[in-house]
Amino acid sequence: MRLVIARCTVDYQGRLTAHLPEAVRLLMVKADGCVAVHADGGAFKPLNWMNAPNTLVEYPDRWEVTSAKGEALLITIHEVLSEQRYDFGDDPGLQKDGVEAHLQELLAERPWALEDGMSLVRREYPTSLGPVDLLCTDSRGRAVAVEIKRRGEIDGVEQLTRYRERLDMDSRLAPVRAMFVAQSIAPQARTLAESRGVEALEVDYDDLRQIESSRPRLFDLH
Amino acid sequence: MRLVIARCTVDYQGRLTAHLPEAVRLLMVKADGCVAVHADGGAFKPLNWMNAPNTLVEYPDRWEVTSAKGEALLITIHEVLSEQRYDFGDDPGLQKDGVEAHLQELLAERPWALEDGMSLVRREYPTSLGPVDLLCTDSRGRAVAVEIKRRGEIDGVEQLTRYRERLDMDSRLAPVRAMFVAQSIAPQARTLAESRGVEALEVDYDDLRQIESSRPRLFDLH
DNA sequence: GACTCTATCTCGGTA
DNA sequence: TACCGAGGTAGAGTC
Repeated sequence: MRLVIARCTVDYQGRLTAHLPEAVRLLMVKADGCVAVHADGGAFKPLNWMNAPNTLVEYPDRWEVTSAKGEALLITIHEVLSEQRYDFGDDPGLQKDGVEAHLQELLAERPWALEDGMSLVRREYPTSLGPVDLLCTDSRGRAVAVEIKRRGEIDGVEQLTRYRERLDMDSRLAPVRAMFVAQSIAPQARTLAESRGVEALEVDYDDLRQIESSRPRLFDLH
Repeated sequence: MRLVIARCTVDYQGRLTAHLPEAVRLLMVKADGCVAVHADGGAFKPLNWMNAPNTLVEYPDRWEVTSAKGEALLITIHEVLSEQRYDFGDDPGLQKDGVEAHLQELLAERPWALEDGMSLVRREYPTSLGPVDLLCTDSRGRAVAVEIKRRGEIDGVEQLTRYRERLDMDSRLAPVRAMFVAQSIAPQARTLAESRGVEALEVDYDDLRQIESSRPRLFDLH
């Protein structure tokens, strides 16, 4: 990690064209070679950056960072105010919990939590417009397309409607039920779901974990 | 700007739950109060962060950053390796060029680039669901709703479909044609467009600039 | 404040 | 590699 504080001017040409007038900024060069130009505000996003892999060529008065894709970042350095290097070593990386994937996993193992008698056909069931999160069958053997979101918004209902449309083209599945499942469902999404004949269901993440899984463990390790 | 290099452990609880095992990282605190935890790699995005406004309380062995929305970032500091503060002063901000707005501008001045005989009614034509990028009329006088993207994906087709639905409610405009225009259009977006009766058109930014504008200049400055 | 939409989106998974 | 979807999306603009 290399941290340089400098009065600089920055120009980027690549996916767009951007210019930064002269000011004091932080130049951050990470071990993987990526370069970021930070102002002292405006949240965590840098003003300008160049991802790895790239080539950084340093001159006394400027840095030229170029990538194979034809992007170029030119940092004109008017004055260096501070410079620092540090070796961090490897980072063990971020562990996340509570995202959509976990919710999908929980429901795939407990389809009866959605409705009595529900059973799983397949996770990520493919259609020509993308995969349905879960394809299930209800107690009467009717196909049910399930779309899972952390937060249920209008986009998700649109997505599920598209999938149902495609699945209904398959005579072995039609007519397909559609079930929109989320930890919380926005009022607008609920309204749209209703008008589309899509069932909307809120589930609680912690409650779900209490419900018996289809793969019970002898020793429930915590 | 405050830059601290420290061996630390990080826990975030809020929109999700995340944990970072002990390692050396950069802690960046900006003048607006936002806090970011950077590893020495992985592009410009921090591993963890907390946006302003928030409250940072420092103890000898840990930082507690909390927000009004109930998010909490706990940074346990095992060892401080370096600390630095610097006052940057104001930043004049970024100037951008070549984003979607420019593509829209180019097409608004050259609607015939979309189709022979096309003419512009209005940019950002309002509907109750948001503005349509361009409303045009074709050579037969039929209304055409145009949605412009840099990259055409499935969401954009949905967006345009919603607008057309609204515009079709206006008897002076109906039936409205829908035209999805982008520098590149994803296969799935094309599939959806087709099934929705939406025309899909790829345009080249540089070619467009070559086409005569409706506001020709006497002196074409470069 | 709520809603909408863009983004050099980033990032991860998958065919 | 390209494509596709999620994101603690963030951030800007509008109403």
